[in-house]
Amino acid sequence: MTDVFTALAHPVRRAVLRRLRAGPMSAGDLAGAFPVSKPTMSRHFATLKDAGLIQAERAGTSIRYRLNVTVADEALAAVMELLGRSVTKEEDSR
Amino acid sequence: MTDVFTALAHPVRRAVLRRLRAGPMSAGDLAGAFPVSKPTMSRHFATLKDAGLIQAERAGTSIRYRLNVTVADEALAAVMELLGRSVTKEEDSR
DNA sequence: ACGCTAATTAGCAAAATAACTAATAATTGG
DNA sequence: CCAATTATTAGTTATTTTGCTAATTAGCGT
Repeated sequence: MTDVFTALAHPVRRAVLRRLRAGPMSAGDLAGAFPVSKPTMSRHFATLKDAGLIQAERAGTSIRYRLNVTVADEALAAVMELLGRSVTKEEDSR
Repeated sequence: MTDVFTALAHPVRRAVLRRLRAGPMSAGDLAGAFPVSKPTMSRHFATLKDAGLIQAERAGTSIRYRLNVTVADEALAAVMELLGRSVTKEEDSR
């Protein structure tokens, strides 16, 4: 189980998360958007998945990744607490 | 300029930030709170300082570190945006 | 200036991370 | 079943990170 913070430490992985905010995306399409090899991207996906930040789902021959909103929420809460903000559970986004 | 996310990736550095939320603290006292050598702690401080997350101020023979609230805010905003929250500038902590 | 305390920098070894190419698994279509 | 496509795992290499001990710098009090 990779640490969420470790997963957030790499710029490519953060960019993947930003892409996935717009909706699920296949591993191939996602990989095509970055100037690194597919195996390298595959490992980045594994790190993100291991941290629980994304979820994988097979769709035919390809695999779709989606942002795991639950863990993303927890990660955000962790950072807020770390940096000294109170985490108000209600009226989240306003 | 070390990346803020890189600085957040190590558990000891995160613990240092949590401690500093309570107020400034000397390098020595801070180092004494963790089971690693002082030189190692000194490097962690340098990483945090390099990322702009903490500030150093000499106080006689010792050095006091304090949380840099400004950058901490920016870091939090970055994470919020990364994970898909809108960053509302007003009514910050409520 | 000298000694004492506090902290950092130097220098080194071990471990983790990131990247590549080549090889392997999974699935669909003919 | 075979071939094509998609993605991952294997295996290797280079770089970065972490942590130690030893040495150095900085300030204070005498």
